Amino acid sequence: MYAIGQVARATGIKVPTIRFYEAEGLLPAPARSESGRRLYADADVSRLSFIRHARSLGFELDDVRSLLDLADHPNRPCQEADEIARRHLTEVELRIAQLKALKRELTRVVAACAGGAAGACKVIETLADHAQCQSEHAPPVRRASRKRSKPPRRRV
Amino acid sequence: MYAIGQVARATGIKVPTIRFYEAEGLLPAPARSESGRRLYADADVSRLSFIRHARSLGFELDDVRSLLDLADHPNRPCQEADEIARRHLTEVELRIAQLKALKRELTRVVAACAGGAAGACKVIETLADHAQCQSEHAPPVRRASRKRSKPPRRRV
DNA sequence: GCTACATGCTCTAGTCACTAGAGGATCAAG
DNA sequence: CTTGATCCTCTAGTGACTAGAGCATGTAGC
Repeated sequence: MYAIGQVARATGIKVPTIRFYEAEGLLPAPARSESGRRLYADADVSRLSFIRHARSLGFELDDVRSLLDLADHPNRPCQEADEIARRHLTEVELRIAQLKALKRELTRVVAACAGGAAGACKVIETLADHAQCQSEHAPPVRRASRKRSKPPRRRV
Repeated sequence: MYAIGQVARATGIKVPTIRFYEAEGLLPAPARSESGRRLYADADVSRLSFIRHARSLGFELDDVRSLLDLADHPNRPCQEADEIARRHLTEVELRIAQLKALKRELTRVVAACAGGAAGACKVIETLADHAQCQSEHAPPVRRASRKRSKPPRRRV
């Protein structure tokens, strides 16, 4: 059995984040020592590694939740996992395309700067006049609002 | 003079967002009608368009603040604007590179799915075992924490 | 046993850039 | 005079954590 700090070092997930995942219901509440400290088993470490890996691939916590659920039920068809991954891939591709458009526009803006006073600055000027843009650029990162209910944080 | 709804339609910025920008100090507090409604001048509309354009190029509000400040002082050297834009461009390029690595890994994961049960699912399996990855992938979007003080919201 | 210091606990609040909604006042058109 | 749109302020919610307060417990060296 490992203390939370050991698990944090083993998985690369910070201590408060591990507690956060527990509160979110991604990780079962672990055993406790007599004094109330969390005690983790190897399965918990594996589960946290899974979460970290999925997060590092950019999956949102709701997706991670679903993927964990599938990993917990090996008999279920893996279609859902496949769909989640494909959908995510599509989003990543879209985001890349948006950022490339953004990069083109920014490159143009930056290249136009001759280094004079702000009054004659092409950067400022371009921002003031959208009509100068060659293309529509990408909106800022905006996450879709989640309507999905998530389990209320347990405060026990 | 325009009502806030007219300005919203003219700029494409939603009404609550305009009020939010005012509270953030990006937009000066406008004149008010006798009944207390906001009344905007053409300069306000231009300023909001500037903000929207900068935001659509992915600049953060603190950057927008600085850029507006420069636009307000045309004598100042435009070096700062140039630096902000270049820094932002670098960040965008980095993000693109990260997302491309992510896309490669996700494509590999998705291609491996043969459509069986979750227990044999390559998607799940890959997530459980980071060692299967060909490369390190991108971390999720994480904004740098801002230490910069921002003017307190005025509640007048 | 004593003293540091690390580590653990819970809880609250902050991040960013908005968005949603409550609960009420005012305006313009018919 | 009514209806519906628009406006006002204020609070709270979003995602995925992070920071910190204030306190309890564990461990290593003396």
